[in-house]
Amino acid sequence: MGTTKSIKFSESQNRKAELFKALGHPARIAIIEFLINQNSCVCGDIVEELPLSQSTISQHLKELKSVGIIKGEISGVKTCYCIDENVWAELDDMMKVLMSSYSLKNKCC
Amino acid sequence: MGTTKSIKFSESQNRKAELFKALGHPARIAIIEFLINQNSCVCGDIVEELPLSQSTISQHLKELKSVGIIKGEISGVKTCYCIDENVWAELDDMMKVLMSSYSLKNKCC
DNA sequence: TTAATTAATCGTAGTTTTACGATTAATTAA
DNA sequence: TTAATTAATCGTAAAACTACGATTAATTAA
Repeated sequence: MGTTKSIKFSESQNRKAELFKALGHPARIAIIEFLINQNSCVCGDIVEELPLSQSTISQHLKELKSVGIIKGEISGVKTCYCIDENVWAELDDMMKVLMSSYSLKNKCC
Repeated sequence: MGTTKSIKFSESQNRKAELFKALGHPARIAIIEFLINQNSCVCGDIVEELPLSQSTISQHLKELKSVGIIKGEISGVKTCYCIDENVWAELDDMMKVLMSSYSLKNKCC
């Protein structure tokens, strides 16, 4: 009600949300798991594997790339996608901090 | 085209995506951080703290609750929200498994 | 009882997401 | 050069998300 709120969303909160959001779709989880578990990082192989069209998968790849979780490298007529180790480490750290900041003493119901 | 794809999104992939998606908004990150860092779990205090209307925050709380991350308990005229320790543990475990399944040997670009 | 407080829900407008087929651009092969 | 392959982009329809004010329901206080 017209009262000035004491916080705005911080950069850190926005970054966390952005990373989580990028992971918030089963197709993108499937892409990440594919990149981790398969030997391939070729775009066409991902398209082959997932039950979605090429253009849709391309869109999902773009979204993962835009937040930095994966990076792509054109190699001839094909494109290779890999997890970005630095952003992966950022995500790992972010989760560790978030997870460990909760303790059962916060529990009130 | 018309080829049967070899995987569908698994339950596990859908659950991961659902949890990440719920965390994929700065307001919901702010809510979680509030519940962790403040002594309060009262709905009204969250509304007081965030730069969004009461109805919008109620919507965000509902979304976090629907995937199980938080739980609510009505106490008189107020409602108390807390992180659900079991789902928090599920999330923690999920992240540990996902994070550790990646190693630099996956790196190809 | 009546009034006040709290939070959920309703209705809705505007935006974003997701999906697809079609097209385009770039590279490689014939 | 021409044809084939690969993946990005365009255009678009349908669905989901986000935000808000208004209303409702439930409880507590007067």
